[in-house]
Amino acid sequence: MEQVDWTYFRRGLTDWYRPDRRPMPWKGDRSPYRIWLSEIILQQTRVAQGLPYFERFVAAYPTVGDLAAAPDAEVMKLWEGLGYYSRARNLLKAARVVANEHHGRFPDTYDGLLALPGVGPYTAAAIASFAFDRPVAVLDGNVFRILARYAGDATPIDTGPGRKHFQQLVDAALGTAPAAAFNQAIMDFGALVCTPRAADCPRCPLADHCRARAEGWVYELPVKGKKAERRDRYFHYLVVTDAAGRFLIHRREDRDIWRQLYQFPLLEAGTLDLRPAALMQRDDWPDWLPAEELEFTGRSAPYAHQLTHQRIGTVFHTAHWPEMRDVPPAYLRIDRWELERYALPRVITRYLETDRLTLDL
DNA sequence: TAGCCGTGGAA
DNA sequence: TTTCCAAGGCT
Repeated sequence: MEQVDWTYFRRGLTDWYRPDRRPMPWKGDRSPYRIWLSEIILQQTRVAQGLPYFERFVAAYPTVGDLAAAPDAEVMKLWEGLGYYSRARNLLKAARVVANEHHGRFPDTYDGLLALPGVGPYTAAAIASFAFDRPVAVLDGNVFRILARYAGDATPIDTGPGRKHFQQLVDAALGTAPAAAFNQAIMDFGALVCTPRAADCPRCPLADHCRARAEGWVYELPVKGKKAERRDRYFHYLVVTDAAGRFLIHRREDRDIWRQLYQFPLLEAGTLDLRPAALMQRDDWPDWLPAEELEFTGRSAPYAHQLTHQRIGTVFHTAHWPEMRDVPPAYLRIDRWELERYALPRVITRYLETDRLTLDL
């Protein structure tokens, strides 16, 4: 088998690239803070989904020092709805490291950046090249796909050795080219031409040397192993209000989804088909919640919430507890309008927005 | 290392 | 309806 022609690859990509093909507010920006912020927001996230969040964060926190000084809950609220909330927690941690341990300046090397919480190999390479012109190539989902196809390489991308292999390929592809432009070009190319499902091979400048194209493997590449099993879970939220119409919420702290987000009292069961009478008899019914003082008033239609590896069916049971007392300190009693100030999982904000048809009790 | 962590859009 | 997956990182 003949050698892969990286010179052709590099030139084709460079000639194809035009910054304005895919305009983004942070493109061409040299500010490490804004580049870092955009890269964290865009991890596993589409540009269209992340863009409004970027605008809001920059407006709320113009500098890394502003962000570092922000309260945790405020940052979580601003991140609400974007998912992968560990990114928000690490964002704040990293901002405080930069502000307090680096005098407000971002590290200007790959290794220095890599040491920040939430900054992995991809993000470190992105910031190092875009902000500091360091000669490092990014390896993201686009790069895996493009290289696997161009080289006709069926090495699985989701293993340690696989990542190492593709890192070597992208290093060879970059060569001594200017890294910032190369990295921007290869990611734009992956988003606009060499796309996962409908690649624009007829207009691809690399098609003549693309092995996947020649061998009819475009959509078999890249190769991924193990597809995750999906787990089904069933959540029953107790939407309890007192005589003044105040709600009971608490913050999730477990090693589970939605850590540091707020929710109503929750019972997790093996089915969605449970009435209040059945819920009250369960072992995990909160002992501080006196069933005899509660008046259940409604049950929402089920909400289906799809996560990457979990499917969560959710029902909201509304109940009155006129004289709330002896509530554990972890629980807050808040007015309806105050609810807006807390970061909530999407399934709960959807419930609050739609409050869909109530089923029979 | 493998499993886990959200959400929304497209097909 | 289901599946895939999008500028990944942590444990």
